Amino acid sequence: MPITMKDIANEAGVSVVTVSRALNNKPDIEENTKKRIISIAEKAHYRPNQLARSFRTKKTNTIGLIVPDISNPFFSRIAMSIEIESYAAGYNLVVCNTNEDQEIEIQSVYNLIGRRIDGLIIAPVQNKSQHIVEFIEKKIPIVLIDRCFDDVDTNVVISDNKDSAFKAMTYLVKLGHRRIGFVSGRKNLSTVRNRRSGYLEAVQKFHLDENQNLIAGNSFTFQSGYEAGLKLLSLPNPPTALLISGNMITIGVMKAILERGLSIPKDISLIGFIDNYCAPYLICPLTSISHPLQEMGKQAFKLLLKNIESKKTIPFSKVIVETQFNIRQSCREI
Amino acid sequence: MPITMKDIANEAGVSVVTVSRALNNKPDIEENTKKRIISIAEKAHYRPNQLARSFRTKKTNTIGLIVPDISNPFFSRIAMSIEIESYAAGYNLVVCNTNEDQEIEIQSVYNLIGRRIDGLIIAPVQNKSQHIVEFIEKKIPIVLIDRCFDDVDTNVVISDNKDSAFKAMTYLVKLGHRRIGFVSGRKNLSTVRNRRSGYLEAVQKFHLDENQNLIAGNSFTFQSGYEAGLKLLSLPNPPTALLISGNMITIGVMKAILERGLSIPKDISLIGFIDNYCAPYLICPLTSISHPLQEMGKQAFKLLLKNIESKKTIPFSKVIVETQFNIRQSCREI
DNA sequence: ATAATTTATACAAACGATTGCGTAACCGAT
DNA sequence: ATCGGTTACGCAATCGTTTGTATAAATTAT
Repeated sequence: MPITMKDIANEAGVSVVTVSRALNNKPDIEENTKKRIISIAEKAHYRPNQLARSFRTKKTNTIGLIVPDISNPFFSRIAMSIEIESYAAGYNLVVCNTNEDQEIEIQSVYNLIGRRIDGLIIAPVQNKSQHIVEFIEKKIPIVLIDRCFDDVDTNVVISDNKDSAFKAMTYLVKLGHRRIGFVSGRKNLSTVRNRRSGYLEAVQKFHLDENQNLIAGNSFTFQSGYEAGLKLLSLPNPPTALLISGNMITIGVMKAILERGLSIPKDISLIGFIDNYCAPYLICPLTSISHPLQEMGKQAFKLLLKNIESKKTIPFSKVIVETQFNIRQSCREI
Repeated sequence: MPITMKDIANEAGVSVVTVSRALNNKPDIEENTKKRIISIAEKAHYRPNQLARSFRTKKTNTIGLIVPDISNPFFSRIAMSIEIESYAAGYNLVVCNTNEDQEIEIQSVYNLIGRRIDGLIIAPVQNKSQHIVEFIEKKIPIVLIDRCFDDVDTNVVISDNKDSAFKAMTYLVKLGHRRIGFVSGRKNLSTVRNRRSGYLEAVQKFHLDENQNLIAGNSFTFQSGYEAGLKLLSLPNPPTALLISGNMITIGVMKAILERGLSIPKDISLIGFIDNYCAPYLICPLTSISHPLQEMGKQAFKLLLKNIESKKTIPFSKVIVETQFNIRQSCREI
């Protein structure tokens, strides 16, 4: 059995209250007593039972992080940033991986509520939002990251997906491309919807080739990118350029292109929404749209902490971070 | 204030004990009472206070995961695997990022002890081991992953670093290379020591060029790989091939090579210990040694769970997983 | 009909910390 | 010598749940 305050108290010949005072820098205790108790506690490798403490104080100093895929560099770098911030602030991080599965997300949210986390940062799956609403109603601080709901008002840290997609399209149009494909991630995500909307706006504005078949894909997996790539390349009149909405799928598309014996950017130009330290070192260094991931994590945690520490509920914030457009070598003039 | 069992009990006109029985599928309760209570609890969105429960039962259903860098694909994929396994087994995962900082690791371990986690999986920084020993002495289940101590006996899941390095060297030697450089990660890590030892064994056995300057680098960062690459390339008699001991540093070395205007494998051959889904799609598809990361995470968790669930302490296990040697295009015959 | 057994429930203690309140001992001032 | 104030501590309640034991009611056996 672990050592408790009682053990320390017995050893020191004082009450547990005095031990508590000594260990928590509370007033009403003599300096010598305090030193003696601290010394005894250290010698005994006493580790305060945080469960008991949290239970009593109703403060766990733990926050939850729910993401779809912690192995995706996009989320793992956000996670790292959040972990670093939270460590510095004295918080622990419980990480849940949903694998884009709505049921797992719901269970995770309920589970974290049960664990009485002080706050939650979540990149939601975005089929249902009822569990998120319940969270908000319980007045537990929450910050949505990367993905947000149209119909749920709360704190969010997102990026300018629509603008960045539009800018990327403008760049391609300037290079002379008129038939541009869009490789989509899962369609009901706010990020994907916004990128698609930027894509479509450009198609309209620049009077580009408009064709439902130029849009492919509905998931963020490598395999899905590969299949979408094959589909687009097999079109009777294939696109001369692609805008690709995600990390893994970009590499999947590359696989398809290489398998067909085509080369980038000679046969097809590519712009990817990709956050990976390898992007500049790929077969063809990729022109890409990347996110300030560290910044996003930092902002999300700061916002969450502000909400946790505030006594009264504060108005929701919406933080929009700017993506970066990195011109490399995967787009050519035609 | 959250709803408690007491609230449910009042509503149902029973005692909290009966509520507890109903909600935990315990015997000694009438079917109708049970259904009534469950229905009331659901309607009220009752979420059992896990703190109170854990506090009482001394079981948190939480495990700790301490890694140096959660944004490194090597660890993020292990983390994902562990998270998936632990979710399936009803456990939560508290993730701590040490950034290879020994002090942070020590504080994290003490913190997790305080939180009364049921077990710990850790890829240690490996300067000190005293805190790990304290953990083991407290008889809390622990599994070291990827990195192990010579002088601390406990559960480990590691890979065959020495053999795989030796095999890679053999491959290079067969291609005719005699002057092979080794780009090292941090030297006091068991993984790096073992890879280096495989490297040196090959140097001895095949009577290769032996020169202290052929070994460079002492950290896992991109920057460190870049600098080590520059250093090796600047040698009066530079190596014709490199064995690179890590994810980020491999890309760092590539940057150095490209910056010098050299090409792979024409001017220099490369084999990297790299776990990244991009490896096949790099400027030169990399011949690499990769780890069965999912398997490692799975094995680590299974081992941990076995220890957690066992009533008596069980003997320590040592799991050695096999790395994979992926021949691609970054090595040429000379 | 009575005793023995089973069933369904409640009571109360316990887990380990924190916190409001009470108090003995000591202090200096009158 | 008495008083008011301060200092340094302890007492006891409390947080929400689980669990061993007690008990009233219902059922079965004799």
